[in-house]
Amino acid sequence: MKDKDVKTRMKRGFWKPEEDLILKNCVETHGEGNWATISEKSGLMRSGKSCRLRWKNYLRPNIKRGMMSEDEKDLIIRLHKLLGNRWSLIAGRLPGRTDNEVKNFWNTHLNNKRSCRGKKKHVKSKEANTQSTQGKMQEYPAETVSNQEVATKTALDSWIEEMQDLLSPPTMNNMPFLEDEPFIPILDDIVLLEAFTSTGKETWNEIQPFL
DNA sequence: AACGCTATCAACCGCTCTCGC
DNA sequence: AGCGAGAGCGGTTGATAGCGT
Repeated sequence: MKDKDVKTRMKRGFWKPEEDLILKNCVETHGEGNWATISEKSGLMRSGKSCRLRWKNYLRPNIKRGMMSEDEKDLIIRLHKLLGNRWSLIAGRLPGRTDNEVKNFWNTHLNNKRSCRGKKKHVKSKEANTQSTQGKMQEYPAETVSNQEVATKTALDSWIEEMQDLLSPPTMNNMPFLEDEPFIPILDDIVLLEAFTSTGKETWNEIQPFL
């Protein structure tokens, strides 16, 4: 059968609870990753891609749903500053959050380009609202931030600054590939950093000797 | 109440990457 | 080394809930 035929026969659109249940059972039986097999054996008439997406974003254990906390928002903003649109990497630093969720959150809450989408004309009272939401990306209005949050942000700010310094040491200036992929060499360092901070080493001076 | 518009988010599409042959 | 298949990723679309007029 031609690929096109297979494609057109595949079911699309929103998943029903019973489909979720079937998919969950199939993943338990065949293992996560064998999406072609799961697609075929489940009888759901869903593509492997569709099964994978549904599992990864909604059915996987330990998925966290609902509103992003202030800390999560803050982390997304800062990691985006560091990593760009590397949604899977950013999501990897947010336990229970998926790349799709992070991406959607960024596009709807934090990305000011998003507001230009569509055929907009009428910009009325909602504009102020929209702009205040977009403003989160740029700054933190003092009146909405507690002392504890300020302390956290300050610590994160210095962490980010330290990481950014790492991106441009003089010895790296002659490495052209870093202009396109400036973060790759330090991704493992980020992982290490998280490991250290989880064991109580929280300041840059404590961590730096190990890097 | 009805309509129009916006915001949100689940899902799809197409491209790239990885791996086995 | 080259090719094909499958998996993964980021960008985009489309449905719809909710709000304002």
